[in-house]
This record gives sequence, C-alpha cells and structure tokens, in this order.
Amino acid sequence: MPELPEVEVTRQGIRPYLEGATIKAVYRHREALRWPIDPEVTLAIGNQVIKVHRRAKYLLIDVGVGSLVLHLGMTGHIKVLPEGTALQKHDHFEMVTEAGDSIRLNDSRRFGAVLWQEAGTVHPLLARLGPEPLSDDFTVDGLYQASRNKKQAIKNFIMDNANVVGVGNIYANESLFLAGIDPRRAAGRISLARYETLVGYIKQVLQRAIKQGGTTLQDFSQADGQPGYFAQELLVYGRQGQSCPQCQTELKGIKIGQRQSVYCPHCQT
DNA sequence: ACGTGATCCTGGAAGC
DNA sequence: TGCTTCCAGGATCACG
Repeated sequence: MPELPEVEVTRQGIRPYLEGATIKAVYRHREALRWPIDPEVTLAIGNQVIKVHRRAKYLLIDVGVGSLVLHLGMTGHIKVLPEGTALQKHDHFEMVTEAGDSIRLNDSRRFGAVLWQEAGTVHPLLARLGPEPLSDDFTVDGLYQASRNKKQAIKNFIMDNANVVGVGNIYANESLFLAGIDPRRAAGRISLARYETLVGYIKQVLQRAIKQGGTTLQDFSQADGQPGYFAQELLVYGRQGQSCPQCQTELKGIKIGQRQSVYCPHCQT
C-alpha cells in the first residue's frame, strides 16, 4: 500500500508523539508478520525516543541503544490512540509512551515487518539500498550508469531498490508517463537526456505526493486518520481505458513484472 | 550476473 | 443473496 510518500507522511504524523517520549511498554500482539517480530524490540522499553527517521520505505525509531525498524508492507498503517483503547482487528504491534499514547501497527495482509537494529549497526535489509530519491545522492549520472547493458524494462528498473528506493507501482507509472517513456523499454536503451527528464519527474511526483498527504486508495490514511489527497492528481494509475490527459488516446493497461502498468501508447515511446 | 516468477496474507470488488 | 475468482500500494528468494 504505502510507497515512499505515504511512509514519509506517516513519519511526520507520528513524530510529535514519539520524539522525546519515553517508551513504557511494547506489545507483540501477533508475531507472524513478513518475518516474526524481533523479540529484541523490547529493548526499547525505558528509553527515550531520540528521533524518527525514514530510510526508503522503512521507519526507524531511534531509542539510543538501537532502533525499531518498521515496514508497512502493502496494507500497513500506523495509528496513534489513547493508551488502553480496545485493540482492533489486525493491530499486530503496539508501543505505549509514558505520556499515555499508544502507537499501533495495523496490517491486514501482514506483509509488514517490525525489526530491531542495534546502535552502530545497519540491519541487513537496509544495507544494500540504493539512493534516496529526494536526496542529492540520487543523480542522473548514477542512474544512467547503473542502467547500461540492462535489458530489464525501465519500469522494473526504477522499482528496484538497488537503483533508487521508494518508487513503487503508482509513482513508477506516473513518472514514466510524465517523462514520456514507454514503461516496457529496456533500461539500457534509454538516453542520458531522457534519464535527466525521468529523474526530475520522479523527484517532482514524490514531492508533490508528500505535500498532498500521500495517495489514498484502499487502506492508507495518515496517523491522525485523515486521508491523503494525491489520488485526485493521478494521471494514469488506475485509469486504463480512459483517455490520455495530454492527447486523448486511450490509456492502455498491461502487466510488467506481474504489476499493473498503465501508459499512453502515443505519448510514451 | 541477471532477470523473471512464485510467494507470503487478507479483504474488497467484480462476476456468475 | 451468496459463492467464487480476481486483484491489490512490497520485496525477498528460488530458479533458469
């Protein structure tokens, strides 16, 4: 469900309740997520949260001795409720602060994860991630160089975390449309000039989505329960069969790498 | 080394 | 109305 903008919006939503707060209790209501919830997360108890970071689609809650590492998977979202509020279906993990706030991970499909990263180490899952798309580390040259000799479809290429993190299915479709690139085109057969355009749109689309509070489709909502508003700005995602916003040609829906892809046969080459 | 496909799980929507 | 099938925002891992 959540791509980078949704995770970032979640981070901003939970920060005020966590930073500076002391963790009073941690509950693993249902351990069987993508991986079992790491028992070491209880090491957070009694510590003060220093900062809430985001790396790719992971949330890192730094408590000094280590960090809780949360991933929302496809359907995960975080809620902040008063301590003692009745558990709802799929509330798998919970943290309670001394101030009486309960921070809960709710994830129906259980593709999410709750892990522990010891201070001074990098969790193996985070060790091989590519550059953050909104940072200066994400460069046209870097992406272009990585793409050489790659036969992989460009859409799969930008969704691969080794090349750039945080670009999921929705925003991959959107940025390729804006850049005028056919999502099936081999990554290695795209010019430097076109990568320049693409990188610019990836940054722009992600930034705009964060400003709008993310894209609400089925499960996503901000930590305070408010919906995101980026859905109304989507140009192609979910619009197969409708007309292209630029040229009125009918948008086509196909599968690339088992994921639904939508593009304009006229504008994207 | 690279690239593709199966796979984890639940629930909503669409189809019959 | 109710049962069945398909589809979904992710990403690792097994395999050719």
